[in-house]
Amino acid sequence: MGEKLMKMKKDKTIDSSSSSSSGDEEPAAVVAATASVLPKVGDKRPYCENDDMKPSSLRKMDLSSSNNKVSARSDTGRREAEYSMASSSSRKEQDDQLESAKAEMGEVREENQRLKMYLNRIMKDYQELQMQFYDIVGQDSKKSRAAPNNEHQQQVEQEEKEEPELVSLTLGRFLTESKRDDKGKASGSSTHGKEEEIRGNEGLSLALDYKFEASKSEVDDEPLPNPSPVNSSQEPKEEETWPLSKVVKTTKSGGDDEVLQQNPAKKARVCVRTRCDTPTMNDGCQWRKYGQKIAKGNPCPRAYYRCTVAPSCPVRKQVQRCAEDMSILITTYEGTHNHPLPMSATAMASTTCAAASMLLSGSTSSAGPNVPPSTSSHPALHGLNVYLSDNSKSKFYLPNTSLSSASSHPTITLDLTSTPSSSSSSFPFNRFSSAYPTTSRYNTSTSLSFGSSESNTLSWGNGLLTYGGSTQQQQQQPYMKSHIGALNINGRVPPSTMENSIYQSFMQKNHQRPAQPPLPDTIAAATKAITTDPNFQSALAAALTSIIGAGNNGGGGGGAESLAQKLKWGEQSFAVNGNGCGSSFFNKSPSTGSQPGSSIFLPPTALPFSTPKSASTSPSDTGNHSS
DNA sequence: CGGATTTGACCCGCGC
DNA sequence: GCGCGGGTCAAATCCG
Repeated sequence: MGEKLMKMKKDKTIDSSSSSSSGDEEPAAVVAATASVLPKVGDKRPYCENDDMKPSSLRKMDLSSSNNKVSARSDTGRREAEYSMASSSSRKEQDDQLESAKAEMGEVREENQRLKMYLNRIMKDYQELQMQFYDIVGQDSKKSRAAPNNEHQQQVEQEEKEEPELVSLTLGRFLTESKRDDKGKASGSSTHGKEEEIRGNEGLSLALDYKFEASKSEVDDEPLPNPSPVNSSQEPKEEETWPLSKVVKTTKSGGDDEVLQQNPAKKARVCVRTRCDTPTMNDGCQWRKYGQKIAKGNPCPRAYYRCTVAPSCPVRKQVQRCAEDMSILITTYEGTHNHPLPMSATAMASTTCAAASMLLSGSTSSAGPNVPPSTSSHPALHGLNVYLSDNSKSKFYLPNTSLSSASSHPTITLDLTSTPSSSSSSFPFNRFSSAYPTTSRYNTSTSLSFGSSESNTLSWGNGLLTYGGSTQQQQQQPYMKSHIGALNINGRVPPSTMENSIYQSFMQKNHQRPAQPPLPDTIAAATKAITTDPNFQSALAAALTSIIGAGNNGGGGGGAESLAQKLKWGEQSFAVNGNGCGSSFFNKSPSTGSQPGSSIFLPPTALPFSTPKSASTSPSDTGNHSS
């Protein structure tokens, strides 16, 4: 099917775009990579699927028939004349059809070319913007460097050079500043200045971490602790962030010891609160339960799971029902997958990864003492209630995060159980959110086929990465709504999706099509966001990340080829890290090109949240209900 | 029968 | 040092 799809895509790249101006009535349309979706799309777009198929089939017929004629003609001239006279009318008709088919194909090709051009321009624009942004950030960081260690400086600079596109880095940097100031005042020494510098790049740490994982895991298959830096130069940072001497002790020594891996530093944890009827949240990963305990203060037992996708994967999660509201499932993730993730697991991985990066970067704290954590502007978490609960130092500890009360782990909580904060209104694409009723958002009883072939759209709504195939689905899972359809790897760009997408903004901005009335507000907002809001880049990063995944999923053939090539540089990090962290998307500069080791597939397939049907994931957690 | 789950024991960190 | 609680281990058990 994939091949078939790729074939189709090649031809369809065009028609999807050509029709993009006429199909606004199909909101969530689907980008996708699946044949099952295509007919649906085609139905609504007369110029697409069905009509598009016509020409080729017609041509086939015509060609065969004309061949016959040729052979007939070669028999005898008389016969030929006879034949010609007898079938002249039908032949003419067929010729006409052939001509029209050819013409149509030509148009399609042109359209294809145009689309490719658009895509190229978009990519160029995006890269330029990133470069500009990075220049600014780079200058800023250089200024802020106080007597740095040469070695360190070199390393940091090198890292910056190598990863000029690191969105999360800049994010963290920006958002960490106030925190850094505090720390700088507290410490004051040059040594701390250095650490400060590192801290300044904390936003980076995640991606750097990934990068290291990428290279490292190629050498050995060691499990690597999550968002916490692997790079030894970054460890002091962690130590400073969470002054736990023992932690550093364990993480520093070579790392060839499994125990060290299993006993990593007080790693950042990402706690996800969702309303979920199922024992565990379906995050796409495979988990093995290795323990269960009654935690103090909660009658519901806490279950401990270990990732079993790879034997050495250090990732663990804890699952527990909320004491106050049993319908709320609290899932706490710890660690980073050191293996390629199943496609279905990337969504949650992206979200948690972004959260972890935010936590590590201290962006939440940077909001200021008067700003509630929920207003965090981290794009990946935008619209979520985010609680930072590092007990040791967090300014924003919120007691309502039940899991974090006794933990010395810095924990960030993504509260997906409440309405996204109004602050999301500032998000350039937040207009999506209004399209989805909040009343049905947690209807988990309706099983969503996020892993199915139909769910190939991903986009940003409320800043949350979402996978979903149809409007209905997205209505049911509004906390993960997005329409990645925008940048459709398949080359099929559902109109409405286009309009709602990030890329749509780009498209509109750069190449307004006459047939597609631009939305000035949207364009303005998008443009403004692109040029002024660094957060946007992270959002874009995550979106693109997911898009790439979609592309990989679909096989990335045909019309998607150019895109796949252009985006290829983002694959490696996913392939190795598997965590699907949006920030890692920018670990590779476009120039690095394809990495031989890339093997992933980061397709938006599954939504993390309860999908009982979904096979892969967490085994039934009977204990959670047995309280 | 093999893999997953259960569950009591054990280890470790932390606070007193 | 002791107790408490969180987290993990591993033998026993369950299940397909």
